[in-house]
Amino acid sequence: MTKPPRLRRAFFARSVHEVAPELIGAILLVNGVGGVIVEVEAYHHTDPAAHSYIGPTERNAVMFGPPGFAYVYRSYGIHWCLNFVCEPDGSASAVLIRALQPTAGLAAMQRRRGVNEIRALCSGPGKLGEALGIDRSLNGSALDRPPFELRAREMKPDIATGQRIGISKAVDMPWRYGLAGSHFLSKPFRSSS
DNA sequence: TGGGCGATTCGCT
DNA sequence: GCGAATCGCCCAC
Repeated sequence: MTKPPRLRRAFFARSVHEVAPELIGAILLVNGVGGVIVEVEAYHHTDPAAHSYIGPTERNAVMFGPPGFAYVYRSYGIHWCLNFVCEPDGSASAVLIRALQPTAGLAAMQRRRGVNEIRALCSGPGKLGEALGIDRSLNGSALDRPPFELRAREMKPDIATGQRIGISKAVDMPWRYGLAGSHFLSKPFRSSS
């Protein structure tokens, strides 16, 4: 059986609102551990909720670089969250990876997370970061080579959209995308579309 | 240089 | 449902 093609830089060099829904159903592995992307959120540089909105800083510098790289940041001083930088160089837009359906390296994820229930391994950006061993060392890493392995989806899934979670600005923008009906989301979608 | 706050999670009520 | 944990980032002082 042939693997689907790797997602390369050209895939990410488009509008974050095109890329985000197309990531649903794709495979994300870090050192061989991961699964199917079932939930993401889009953050555009003109969006007050985006880290890049205030302009370039030391933390968000990767967002201002070329597409196809990982932007990793610390959330609430506790969790590591993983983003994919999109759009042309300098657009400072990214997709936050919020949830996976775990399929590879289950034992490693269970050990890192300290829980056994599959649904609890990657059902949120912080959990996903812990399960995949994400940390600052991956900030700025290319997504088309190790330790990352990203594979295109093989079929177009049914996509749900809704409001983003945990933000205080631009809360009404429906830029959360998910696999409709998935049991591995961080939270259910109010309605699928 | 310090205070406030955050793209979260978990445990307790 | 609510609040603590926990700390780096950012901006005002």
